[in-house]
Amino acid sequence: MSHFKSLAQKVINQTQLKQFHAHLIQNSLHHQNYWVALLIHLCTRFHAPPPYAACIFNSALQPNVFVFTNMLKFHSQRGALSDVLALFDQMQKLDVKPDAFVYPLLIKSAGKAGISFHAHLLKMGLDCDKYICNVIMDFYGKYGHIETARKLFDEIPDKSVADWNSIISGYWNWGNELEAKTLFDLMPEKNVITWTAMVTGYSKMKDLKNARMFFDEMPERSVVSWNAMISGYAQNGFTEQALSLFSEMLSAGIRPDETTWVAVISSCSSSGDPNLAGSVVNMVNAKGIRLNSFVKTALLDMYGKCGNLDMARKIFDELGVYRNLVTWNAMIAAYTRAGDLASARELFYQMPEKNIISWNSMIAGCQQNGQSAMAIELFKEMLANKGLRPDEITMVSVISACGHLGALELGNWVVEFLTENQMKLSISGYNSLIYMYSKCGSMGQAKKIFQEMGTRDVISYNALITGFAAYGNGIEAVALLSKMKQESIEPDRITYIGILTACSHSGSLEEGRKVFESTQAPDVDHYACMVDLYCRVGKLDEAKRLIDCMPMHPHAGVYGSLLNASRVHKRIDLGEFAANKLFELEPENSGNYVLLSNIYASAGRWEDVDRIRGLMKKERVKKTTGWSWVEHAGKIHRFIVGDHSHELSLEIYRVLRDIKERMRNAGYIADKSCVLRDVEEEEKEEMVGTHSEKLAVAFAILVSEPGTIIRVVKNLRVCRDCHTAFKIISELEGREILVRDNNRFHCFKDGFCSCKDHW
DNA sequence: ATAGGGTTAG
Repeated sequence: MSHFKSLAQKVINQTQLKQFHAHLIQNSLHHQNYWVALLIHLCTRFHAPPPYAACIFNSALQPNVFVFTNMLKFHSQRGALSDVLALFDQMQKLDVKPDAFVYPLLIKSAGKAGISFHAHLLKMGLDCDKYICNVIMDFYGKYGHIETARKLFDEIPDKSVADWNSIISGYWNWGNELEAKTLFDLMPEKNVITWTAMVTGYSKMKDLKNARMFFDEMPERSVVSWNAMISGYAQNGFTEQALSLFSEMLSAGIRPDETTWVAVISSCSSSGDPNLAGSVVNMVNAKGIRLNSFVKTALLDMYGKCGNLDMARKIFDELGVYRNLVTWNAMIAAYTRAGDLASARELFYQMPEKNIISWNSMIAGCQQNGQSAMAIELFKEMLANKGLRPDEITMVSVISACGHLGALELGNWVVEFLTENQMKLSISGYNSLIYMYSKCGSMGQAKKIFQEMGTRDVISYNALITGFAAYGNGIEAVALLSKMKQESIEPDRITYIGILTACSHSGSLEEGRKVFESTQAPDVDHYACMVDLYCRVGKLDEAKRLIDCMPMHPHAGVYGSLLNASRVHKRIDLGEFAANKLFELEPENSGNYVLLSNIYASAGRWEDVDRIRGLMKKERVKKTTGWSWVEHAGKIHRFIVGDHSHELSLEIYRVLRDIKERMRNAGYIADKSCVLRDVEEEEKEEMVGTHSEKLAVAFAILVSEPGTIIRVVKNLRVCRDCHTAFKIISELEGREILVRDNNRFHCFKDGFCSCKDHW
């Protein structure tokens, strides 16, 4: 007997557990309740697979209350409520009387699923037991009503330290700092658990100062106390403090456990530093630490955040049945972060259950990878899925998706949804609204949200400034720059890009030059804005001079501005210079070849036009596909050049023919048919077909109410041809047409366009 | 036996 007992004590992992089990079978001891209970206890400690534990359980001939209790513990630790309840059922059927040891387990497991055993226990007269009473109170503090917990607490005649600790944790759970602190001060005797609960409580309130104060003042510390403080730092983004406290812990001679490693690993993940991650992995390997599923999931996440998808997936596959919801979510996030939406979606639809984080990861993942329409589809799918409510994080992604698509209708619906569901927004929520309205060209609404906000940050300002910049409203943008300085919010590089873009779009040379000179350490994008500004006001030689003295390598955007301006001002020399640079930097971009060829064409240099065309063929330049889209009745309708695939295609072309006819009648010369390119004309002039933005506008004319603003988004630059067409259409139709391209708005009204581009 | 620490989404 004592021989086996000492063997049992030496078991430290699953392999040794199996050896010990085999040893018992050899000696035919594996039917005895004592050993069965002990084996199940070891299964719990070493996270053995449930079928293995069940097999041990079933070898008991007549399981007694100890066997049942340990098996309940096993299932309870796994959080398998249905198994816990089934076992409790079996227990009653076999007439094994549950004792006071069983109930706390039941209450805890059921509590997580929101089931209360209180009534049942009252009936059994067990509510007087001090342990059961404590667990019931704890249950109410965690999952039910803290007031009920308090009532029970007040009725306890001689309160134990555990009772005090339960009620204090309960208050922290509900964020009631005041009551938690009051009870802490009233407590006659405190132990290490009380102090640790205070550290965790303050950490959860993001009050790391007080958390650390309690940590420093506690009379004794356990490994749990250290973990609480390190995790507190880790969860609030204080990576350095977490790691330095960890090394302090090591110097204090405290042995880190798995939870310590989870906190340390997650700290390194948020830093995203592969070197730091590597050194942690080395440490973990060197110490030969047993890795439970929490540690493995934390490692998975760390690899995902450092861009090592293969290692992340390897851990995911190895975890097998030990994967939980968090593991799945971490893996999905790793894929979306790497831009692999296909793999992310595959896992998303495979996972056994989803929570709000799963949905948010997927929705935000789509949005960040340019799949805004898919993000919105997923959001609708989520709403159809009863039982899960979106939260602010969901809404921020969806609102941003609306902004990206210019889907104002949908955006307004989302805002209504927020009010109806009484969802409170934080700064980032408001910021996403400003971004959305700015991207939809509703600067009035964007400004209104901005003004309604109690506190604003640099992102709020940037969103609004970028909006005004796209609109070409330099005055408002520059005014916001001084306003933010008044509010002592420090502008960042994005702010300056916005201001310079606004100056460029509004042609404010002097203002822009002043802003550029005041920019601290301007980077390549700031130079690009300034070059663009010189180009737009026609000072091409100054633009070239600025390019020549840039302290860094110019990117394609810089030469792009110059090339475009060279075409407008018919400067062959600068056009050739810019185009040659661009052919090196982005040889696949067809637009550059077309622009240069147009410059030659306008100068009548036809042999050069042919040369460029030949170059395009030789370089096998792909045509850049530009999409245009327009929102109608909650749907996004997409068009590509020469598109005939839309269900209303015939009517769309009829609208265009109709407009063309009216143009002729109104005396416009429909040269090259700026509204419609017929199939015959396409063939004749080697054209691909009618521009996508014209199709989108025609669709909008067809389906929307007369007099309403037409909003179209184009993912490339709006060309001169369309520009002319939309001016005329706005006059003929008596409608406002708002086209958003790459980075700016063209607002057509009564035959004019708001933007000051020269063509 | 009851009370304290853990991984995921913006």
